[in-house]
Amino acid sequence: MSETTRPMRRQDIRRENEKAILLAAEKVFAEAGFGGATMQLIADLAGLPKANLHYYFATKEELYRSVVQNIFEIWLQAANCFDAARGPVDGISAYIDAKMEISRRHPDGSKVWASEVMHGAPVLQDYMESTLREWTDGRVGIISRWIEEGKMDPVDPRHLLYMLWATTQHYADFGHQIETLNGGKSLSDRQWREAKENIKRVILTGIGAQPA
Amino acid sequence: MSETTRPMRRQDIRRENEKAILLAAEKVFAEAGFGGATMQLIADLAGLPKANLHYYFATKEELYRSVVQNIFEIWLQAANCFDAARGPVDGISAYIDAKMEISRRHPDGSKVWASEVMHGAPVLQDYMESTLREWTDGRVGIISRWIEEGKMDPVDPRHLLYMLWATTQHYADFGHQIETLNGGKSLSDRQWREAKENIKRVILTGIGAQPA
DNA sequence: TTGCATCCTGACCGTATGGTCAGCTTTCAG
DNA sequence: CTGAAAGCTGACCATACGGTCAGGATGCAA
Repeated sequence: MSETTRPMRRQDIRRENEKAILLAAEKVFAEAGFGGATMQLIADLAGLPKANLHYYFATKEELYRSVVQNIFEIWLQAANCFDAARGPVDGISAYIDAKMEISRRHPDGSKVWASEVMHGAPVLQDYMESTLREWTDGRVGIISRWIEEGKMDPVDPRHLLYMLWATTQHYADFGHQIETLNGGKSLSDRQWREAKENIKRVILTGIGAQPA
Repeated sequence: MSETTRPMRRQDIRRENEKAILLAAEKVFAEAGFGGATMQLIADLAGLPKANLHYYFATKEELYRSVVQNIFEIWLQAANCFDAARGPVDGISAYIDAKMEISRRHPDGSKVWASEVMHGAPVLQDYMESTLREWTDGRVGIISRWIEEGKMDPVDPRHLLYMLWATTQHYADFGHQIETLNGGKSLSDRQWREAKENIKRVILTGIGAQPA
């Protein structure tokens, strides 16, 4: 089976194990929350003995912190879509696409992030007060300029951002509810596309930035 | 201090203690999640010895279930706003107002609900498959009729509902993030009003149901 | 007043969990 | 080839947690 040659250099071992642990941890933290997650469960899912987890991540908190920071990185990457854009139609469309893709591809990460924020961001508080705040202020500036330039209606930029975050993140965090209401089946490719289109259309129309 | 006459009839005792416990539990479950919450913490917050909690609620699961069901009741009540409405402007406006009021007045409840759904709705699964599904199907019907009658653009009713849930719930679940971005202060009356107005305006405009 | 049901609680218990550690195996530079 | 560093792990520990229970206090109907 997987008993092919396994020389494996030290570096590779470290990288692969950390990756496996982080992936397992993300899933378990997402499903059970920080308090409900156990190192044993994560270890089992990662296919490693529990003691080995503590070799790579000294404490549960440290492991959790790594998971959360990973998500934050992904989150920030998607945020760049805004910058390259010439106007609200391009920028917001791209941002919605990117965030919906995250909701679809990294639902566990999204849930961990949501959980972290809901519990008062014990780990990410400093990031939120620095990186997130700066990013937000920057985008508020961009949106304000679009408004000044008459490219969209005068909508409060912050509430618009919250709306974008909320609507896109919802498909990950409340994915179970959506699935249940979808007859117990996860959304198809087509349904995901429709979701994106609907969100884009309603919001872009709603802020007076006609898509066509 | 509170050592005024305390005859307290049995009925009252029971009612008041259950109320205090449920309130404390809601807060602790919201802040720490099910797994992170401890009966001791809830007991302390409710001002009762831990053993007394188990007199009223046999297990942690039972207490949690009660909390979650309470939220669901409130949630369903707000849902009625839809029925009395003549068209999308009235209906959706009222619904947004109601749900934003819940986010503001019961943030803990909202968080517990979100947490429950995020973790796969272990307690509420049956409710979601019956009550919630029925409610949703009903509202989908109403919205579809509005579309047929030309009162709004042809937007997928389900995705519209998700959008309403997402945007309003966001102000509770991600309240901490919003506060942080608001300079660490909770939203003022005015800001809450602006939030509501923004959401209503964008969505109602976005679906082609002009507010004026 | 009496008897009983309800209410209350300190002390206790079994278990699960995060974390430790001594000692093993494997990689790899020199 | 060799030794040291990195990687690995079964067995173990202390603690915290959910839950129990015997027995005391209190409201209340008769």
